[in-house]
Amino acid sequence: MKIGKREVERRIQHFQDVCKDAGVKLTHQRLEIFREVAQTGDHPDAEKVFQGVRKRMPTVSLDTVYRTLWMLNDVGLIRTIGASRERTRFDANLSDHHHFVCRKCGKMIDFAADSLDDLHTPDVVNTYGLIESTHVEIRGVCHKCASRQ
Amino acid sequence: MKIGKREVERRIQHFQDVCKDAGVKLTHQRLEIFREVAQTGDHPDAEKVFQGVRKRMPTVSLDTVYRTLWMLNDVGLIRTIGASRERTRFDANLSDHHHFVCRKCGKMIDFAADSLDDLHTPDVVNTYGLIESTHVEIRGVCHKCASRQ
DNA sequence: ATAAAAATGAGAAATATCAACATATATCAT
DNA sequence: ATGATATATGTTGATATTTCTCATTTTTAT
Repeated sequence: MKIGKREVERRIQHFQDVCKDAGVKLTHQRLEIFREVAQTGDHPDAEKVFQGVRKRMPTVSLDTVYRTLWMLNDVGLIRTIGASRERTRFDANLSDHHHFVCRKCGKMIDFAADSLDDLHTPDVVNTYGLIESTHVEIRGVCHKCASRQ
Repeated sequence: MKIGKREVERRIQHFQDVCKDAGVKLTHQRLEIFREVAQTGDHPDAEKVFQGVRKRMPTVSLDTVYRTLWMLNDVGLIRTIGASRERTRFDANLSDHHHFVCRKCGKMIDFAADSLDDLHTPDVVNTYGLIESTHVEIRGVCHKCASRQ
């Protein structure tokens, strides 16, 4: 999936505004790294982003890609998929429960909610595979991180 | 959060049944590793599980912990939180969309679904932090992995 | 244009995860 | 219970991923 040119421009404009507000400097590297993520419909990992940016900016370093991606995550311009800044974690509780995840520190809190337990899954998902479980992930910033601003 | 003794026993019984069905051998190590995950309400990583099991079984190896956790995941006794068997991935699409994730290969498919876009979030979650987004993660086994049985 | 603050690149280091193989153990048929 | 067989374990080493340090460069505000 590729994102339309118009939409990419819109995202980049937004990116520039947010950088200014957050007081982070607008460098070539950051712009190109953000562009790379913004124009992809996929969910690239750092290495993939690095490869893409490198074509247009051969001197960029992998470390800058990492730093920039986490910075973009911190200011809320992109988000991570899955465990944030942590290693793989395991859970033996297979019954219905849901998660609140802090975007800053990765802290995860379980909660139960009957209203979220029996969601209607769209038919199209059945064409992807056999469904085993459904759960809701709520993302945001935990109080501790919010107050440490 | 600690899990009740009764519930842990129930999970272990289930573990033994599933191992038998799946034709995997029931070893001390596996039992202790499963017990460790089953009695924790947290979402431990492999290292954490290793530390816990080690207290009761000092000779266990970290690698066995890894192998066992993935085995337990493969037979569906536990699940991973977040990206399965992959590196951190990033997404610039902050608008509403949801994910189907294959438990075996980690493949992730985006889908849109109006019916899932405006879920009612329980009040308790507001006490955890500031909510920014909500999305649904549907887990299962993709067709490719299912047919490769 | 200049100074101050922040970002970058390069390479090294730390961390996490996985693989190979020789040895040990569980399971199953007897 | 016993022994054969397939599978699991521990050890060690390799690989992959992510972060750190610091000298240099770039951006931003003046």
